[in-house]
Amino acid sequence: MSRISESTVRRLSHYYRVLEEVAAEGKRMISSHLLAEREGITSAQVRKDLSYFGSFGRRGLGYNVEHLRTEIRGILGLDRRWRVALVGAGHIGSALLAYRGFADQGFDVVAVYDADPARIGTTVDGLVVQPIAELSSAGGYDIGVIATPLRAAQEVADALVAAGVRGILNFAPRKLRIPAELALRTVDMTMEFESLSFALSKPGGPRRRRGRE
Amino acid sequence: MSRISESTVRRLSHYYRVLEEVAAEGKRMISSHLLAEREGITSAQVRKDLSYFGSFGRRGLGYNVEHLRTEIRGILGLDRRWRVALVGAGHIGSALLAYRGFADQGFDVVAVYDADPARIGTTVDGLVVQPIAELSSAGGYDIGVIATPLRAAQEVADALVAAGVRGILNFAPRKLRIPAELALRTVDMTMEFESLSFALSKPGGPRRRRGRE
DNA sequence: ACGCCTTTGTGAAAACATTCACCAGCTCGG
DNA sequence: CCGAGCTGGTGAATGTTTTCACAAAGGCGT
Repeated sequence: MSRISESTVRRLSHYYRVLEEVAAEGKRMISSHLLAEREGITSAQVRKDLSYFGSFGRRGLGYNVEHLRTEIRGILGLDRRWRVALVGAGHIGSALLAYRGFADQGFDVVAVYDADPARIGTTVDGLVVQPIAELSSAGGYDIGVIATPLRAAQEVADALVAAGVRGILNFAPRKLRIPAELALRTVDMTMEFESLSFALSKPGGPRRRRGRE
Repeated sequence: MSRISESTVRRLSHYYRVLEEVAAEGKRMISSHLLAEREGITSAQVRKDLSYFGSFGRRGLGYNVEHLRTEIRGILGLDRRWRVALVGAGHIGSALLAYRGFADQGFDVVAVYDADPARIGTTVDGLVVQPIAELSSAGGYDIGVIATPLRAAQEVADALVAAGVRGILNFAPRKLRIPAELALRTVDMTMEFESLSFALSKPGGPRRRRGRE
């Protein structure tokens, strides 16, 4: 197994979601063609993506929904639970906490930190907000989520690294500097808006393209 | 000018952000190398991205910060204002409204809709929440933002299309079907978590790759 | 004016990702 | 058992994006 592209991983997430739907509909098998149709991609892409990890289908039949779901769950690492520390109990942080979908996928937010003295000690969604200085490796966190204002982001990232997280999900619109052995994903909503703005500004209007969408 | 890739547009957003910082620091000129350094990409990438739109630099000197900023603003369509309709006044919707950064870039949320009768008529960040049935082309919206629960997303998308928006920003983790002449961007936080999970599960730990990050 | 240093813009090459096209394996009906 | 009809896996071809590498252009000191 050489190197898996980020695009492939993102599509696996999508397949996983589709498989949940399909399972709920009571289907036992699904073909790469049907799986692709729901995503607006080609069936060859689906088969190629899956082939990086093994042979999960049966020729003439397609993929067993339950089996493929289990396989993808394993590939994505969703067959275990992840301890998540959330930093920033503002609007975005609260929204994340309130969304139960993450816990369903194995992501347990087990601690919340904030810099604002007014928020420390308050309870958000069952968790007591702690000062950022309390952040330490004692928490045993796998993943840190940065939902702070822009100016605090790098500092918080450093603190999370020091606390031993292995991955960071960053909602601040800034490039963070962290050691290469950590994983970093950034969700930049401003960028999404600007990407839309660009698409709408172009003469002739938007045309669907092949990138992530 | 052939076709601009989504990656290039996303990087332009980044450059724009960096230019703001650099301008605030009082610098007049910046080289592609310096611009690249802050993003963790190569200087050739920066020059190539910009070259799709023109020649904005001066050999031996680099780019004039103010000038390049103005150019990128024009390219991204940030030199005008966009009327945005927000659907869903829950956690994510409120978080978006509270974040003033969007208005700064020209995105004005001018109306809020929700399906929940309990929320209709309440005021969120100065806007009165209206029932989704009121959504119509009379609003003159350019962009619609979907911040509803998953199950309502497609229905809301249809309503936004009917109301004449030209672009949709979707926060629901589902593929939406909309006419090809509209632009669609999806922010799927579950996918970001899963992508992290995958990276952390791989034997040998994560290694920085060339994709988006 | 000249040489030296810096930096852009850009073809060409390399790396990477997607699609094509076809073989192989499976079911089903007869 | 055989043929028809699907469907997965995969090497090869195609398409796209990134990186390389270098000519051209500008500033500066002398």
